Amino acid sequence: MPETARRADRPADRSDRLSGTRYGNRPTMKDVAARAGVGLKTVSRVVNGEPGVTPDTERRVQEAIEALGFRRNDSARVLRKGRTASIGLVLEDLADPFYGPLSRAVEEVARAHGALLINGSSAEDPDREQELALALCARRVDGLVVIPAGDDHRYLEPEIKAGVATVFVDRPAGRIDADVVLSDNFGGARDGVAHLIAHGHRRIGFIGDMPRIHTAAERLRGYRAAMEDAGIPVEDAWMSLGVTDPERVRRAAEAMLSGPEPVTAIFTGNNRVTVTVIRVLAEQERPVALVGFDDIELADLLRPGVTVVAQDAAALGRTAAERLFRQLDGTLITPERIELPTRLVTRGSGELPPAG
Amino acid sequence: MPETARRADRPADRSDRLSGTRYGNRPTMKDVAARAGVGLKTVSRVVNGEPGVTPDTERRVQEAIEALGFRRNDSARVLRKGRTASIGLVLEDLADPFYGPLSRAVEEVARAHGALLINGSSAEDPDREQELALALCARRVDGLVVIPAGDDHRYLEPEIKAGVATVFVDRPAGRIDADVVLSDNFGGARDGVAHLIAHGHRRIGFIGDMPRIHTAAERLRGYRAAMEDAGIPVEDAWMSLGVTDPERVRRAAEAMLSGPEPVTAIFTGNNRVTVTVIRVLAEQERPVALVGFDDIELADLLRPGVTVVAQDAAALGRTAAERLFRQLDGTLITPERIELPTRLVTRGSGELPPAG
DNA sequence: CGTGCGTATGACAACGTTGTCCAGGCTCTA
DNA sequence: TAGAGCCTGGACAACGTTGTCATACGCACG
Repeated sequence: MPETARRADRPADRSDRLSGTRYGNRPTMKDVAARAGVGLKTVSRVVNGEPGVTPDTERRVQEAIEALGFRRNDSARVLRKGRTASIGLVLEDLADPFYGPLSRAVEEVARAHGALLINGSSAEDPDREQELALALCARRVDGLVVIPAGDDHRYLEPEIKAGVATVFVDRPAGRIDADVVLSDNFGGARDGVAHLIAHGHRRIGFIGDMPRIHTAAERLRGYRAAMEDAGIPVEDAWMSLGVTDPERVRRAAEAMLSGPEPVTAIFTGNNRVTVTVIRVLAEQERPVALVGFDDIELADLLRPGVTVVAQDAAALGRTAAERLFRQLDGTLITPERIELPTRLVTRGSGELPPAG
Repeated sequence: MPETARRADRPADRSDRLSGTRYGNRPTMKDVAARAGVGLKTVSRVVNGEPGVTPDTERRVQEAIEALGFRRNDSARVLRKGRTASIGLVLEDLADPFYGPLSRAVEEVARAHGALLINGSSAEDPDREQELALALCARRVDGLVVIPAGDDHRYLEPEIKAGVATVFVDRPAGRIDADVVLSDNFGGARDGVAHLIAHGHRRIGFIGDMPRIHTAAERLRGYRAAMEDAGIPVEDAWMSLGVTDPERVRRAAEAMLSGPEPVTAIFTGNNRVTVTVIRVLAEQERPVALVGFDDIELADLLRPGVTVVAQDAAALGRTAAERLFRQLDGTLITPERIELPTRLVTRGSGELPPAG
């Protein structure tokens, strides 16, 4: 028999299969076993480095593996073993620079635990977040790191009960009890605004996202707290909420800066808003102070440098991932809420005195 | 009650599930079938929306699914069907802002095709790239988008032969024939340098990565070509290759800018280098022109604005992913090399006249 | 020489899903 | 009313791997 039959079984119905959707007929352990003249289980032992195989047998098996280009099918393995050694990451937008380091940190930890990372973006859409998270669960990821877009995560209850480790990052989970890793949004914003007040500002604007987003609400709360601590009543005209697209941020900023009593400083609620406001301020004649939440690249090179309340995105990701694996170890049981501190980075824009 | 079979055919173990935190013991179609009082295959039909199920039966099945919190096990499905509806992305560094949009674009296309994206970073390490790519193949991803770190990809030959669709992005594959999507690194760099020459510069520095990296080599080639076209002999002191960490880039730039005949302009080979050089130039007394490869955020807000040769990262990712799925469709057969054009974005720094 | 023991190997049954195929029960027509 | 067709629904065998258990062998010992 010169023809080394790929699969001795029934070659006929394999090639006749109408749905040509199979992987291009890959060799299996059975094929390797046949070629090496050993049993199926022996191949499995060699592939997994289990003991109890003669060096000579092992060599024959290795040769067969090499010759056939065999690669273990992890789907079958997962089915049999129950664990996938992969974790899922549901994030909001891969292109947002804030999530790059976070995502990378999660991957780093996953890798250290021998796990792969499967991820996808929710694009800030709660339905899509759910769809994605459940798809990952259907893949039987061992755990899930979620940056929530929605505010109701009860849909994950059966999964968590079934043993899927789950950690929420950046924003808390909605209506379920779960591990959460956050930045100290409230404290960070309060400190940032207090910094402006300390430099003599009283009329301070706030531009941020919709308060239904937890981080946005917390930062707004921090703003209010700082103002109240200083005994400054906040006027409605100083606040713009739920505005993130550049054009509307621009209009909001310009509105605050015009009129008889314009603000002398602005606190921005996230990196995208900050960038737009920088553009607006660059066009203003008199200097306006600025403190932004989230660090932005090159902030130190602008004139003036941009003072920010910086989050440690990598630490968020790392902490979350580590908690995830501790859940999987069984080391962790009680859900906790962890808040990581923020850091005020002064670069000039936040230290400008009030003008006008 | 003695511990008998883990999963009795009775729906009795439902209560067990509710009370105890049984690990990884999820309900299966069999459980759903038992609870709904129907056959296994009927559940499968309902779950997959196949026709041939009475509305009444369907309702019963749905109720059982709901009650048990059943979620189809895609590992088993994959094993049976042969396709995983997932693709792998091997990139270099998730935290590099250049890869954010690229990665996002790939995910977008994957999503449009109903596929999940599994990814990981090679951290510029060829061994890690291989390890990662093969791990993804073991997961039986349908296809692979690879941003190469190494320059020998023969290890993927068995996989490609077995039907794993493969596309390389940003850098070409090494020693195998495969689809490649690149930016026009040569042309872009040549145009960028020519732009500086057109503004009167003759002593132009080049700071880039190691020439063993394809993109770096091409950009260097573009630099040389532009100089040669203008009849300017390049001096060794003008070139710094293989330098990317900030400290050494800084020293390289400072070296070029000192001495009796300093360069009057610098062309930088990638975004990380550009950022560092901007910092150095900000400290210089006389203005030095700068054109950088890769766009950087806020480049327009600096004084002067930074002129760059911009790549369309999203287009790279999109094109690659689309080719991947066309390979999977069977629409594509012959490997091709696609080069996407770059775009010179003038913002000021590249239009400075020579000083000194 | 029989017994016991340890070691290498293989047979076989899961894992949870889907494709195939067949069995009833129904409707429709001649 | 019988036969032909349709619609439902279910039994069963894969898919490729790993855990369990049995076998065959070599060897030392009584």
